[in-house]
Amino acid sequence: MLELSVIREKPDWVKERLAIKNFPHLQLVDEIVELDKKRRSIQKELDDLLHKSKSISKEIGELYKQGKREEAEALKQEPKRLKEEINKLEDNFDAIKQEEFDRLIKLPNLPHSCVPKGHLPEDNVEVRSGGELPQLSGDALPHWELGEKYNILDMRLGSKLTGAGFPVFIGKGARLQRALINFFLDEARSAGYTEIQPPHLVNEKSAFATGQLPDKEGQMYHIVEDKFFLIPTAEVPLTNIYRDEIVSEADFPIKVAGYTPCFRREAGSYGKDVRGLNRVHQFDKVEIVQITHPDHSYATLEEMLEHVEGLLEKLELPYRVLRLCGGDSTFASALTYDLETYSAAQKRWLEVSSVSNFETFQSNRLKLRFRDKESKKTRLAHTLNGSALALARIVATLLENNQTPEGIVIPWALRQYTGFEIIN
RNA sequence: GGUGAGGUGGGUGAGUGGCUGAAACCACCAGUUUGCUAAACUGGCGUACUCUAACGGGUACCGCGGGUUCGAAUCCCGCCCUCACCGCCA
Repeated sequence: MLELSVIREKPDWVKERLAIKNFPHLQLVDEIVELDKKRRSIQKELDDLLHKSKSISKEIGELYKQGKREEAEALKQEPKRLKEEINKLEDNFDAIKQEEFDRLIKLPNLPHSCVPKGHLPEDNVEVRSGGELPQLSGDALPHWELGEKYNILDMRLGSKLTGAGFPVFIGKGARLQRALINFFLDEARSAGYTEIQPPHLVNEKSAFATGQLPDKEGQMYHIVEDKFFLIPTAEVPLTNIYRDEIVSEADFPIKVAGYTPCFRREAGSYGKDVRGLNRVHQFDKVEIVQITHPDHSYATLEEMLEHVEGLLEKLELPYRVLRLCGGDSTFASALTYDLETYSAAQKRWLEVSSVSNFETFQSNRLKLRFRDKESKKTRLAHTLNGSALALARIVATLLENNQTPEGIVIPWALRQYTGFEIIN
């Protein structure tokens, strides 16, 4: 959620920035400015009335104490009359506040100044790349066929148990998953993150605070009976740990990491994009989250990006780093880097990580603040997160790129975790 | 799931209708004292919205939401959560 003060002070600039994200409803900004003005004038009026009513009540109390019953009784009429006025004004105030809020939550975050305009994946900027694209022979198999061939991945079984898009990993496939999770968690710990095991279901407040609600409601699985949501990413519980907190500046940077399965409905996806592990309803992911001082968040973003790149290098996977254009970056982020690996049998890039700085967009909803040393006032902290890494697609790339006539070769860094060197 | 007790500021905890945005203590911050540290003493110390050029005001908030009343932390209703015991149970 954007900060009201920014909209109030620089509405034109806000609109300019929103245009880069191709946000079509720029009139919302003007409407908010108007509503805000109205809201504040009503609040002044309301506060004055409340003040009047309150002081009369105090007076009545005084009179009773002095034994002046009749005078007290006589005074009771005035606050009673004021109350009607106050109630009306309050209704009005609440309605306007609600209208303002409804508009405010529709505005996406403002993109950072380096975010390119655009709305197509082609408009994303390749920042750098790493690793060598593997040369596979013509009869190289896509990962879903490899999964079947070596009996390590069964999509059809998942359909039987649950539905399409719920993979089942078997034998060395399952062990590979577990190895990757452990590897990623160990790497995160070495990088200074505290490991957390959060709940996999969250309540509405949490889903709202990180921006999943109301924007992406349709993308989450919903437990209707208890009003819980299955998490689409560990970002939600990990960041919400700090909801309604005023942290100490000395605690920065706060670094937490956690492994969770992620559940996504992926409504509207179809075709070859969703084959095998390319797009599934449940996948495993290790997420890293940092909470920092606003002055340092962009340095932190680079640090997190480097961490994820390091993982891909250790896994010997070819990758590229994209700076997302305005139209392609998410609702809540100010700047996002996507990392993609090249899946050589499919001959396509797969997104395996997304590293974002949300600046104060999430913390404003979270009410996550810190006390500024100099001004002694509370300020919103910056939140960041990144996948480090998302498993399903990593596995897809790994299987495809490392296939040999003898079997699928496990990268060196993973062997101490898998306990085997080859899947055959 | 059942029954009972309870939810007050960073912490402990007082407060059953007005003088309570909230005692006291602890923690914390600033200062005095001190060779240093400690102790002692003095002062300060919630959040949000809002008015003001500023000084300084106003309003709301005692788990959340409603109600009664001139007036609610305090009374009433609903919900949430915590603890204890019982039941069930990986």
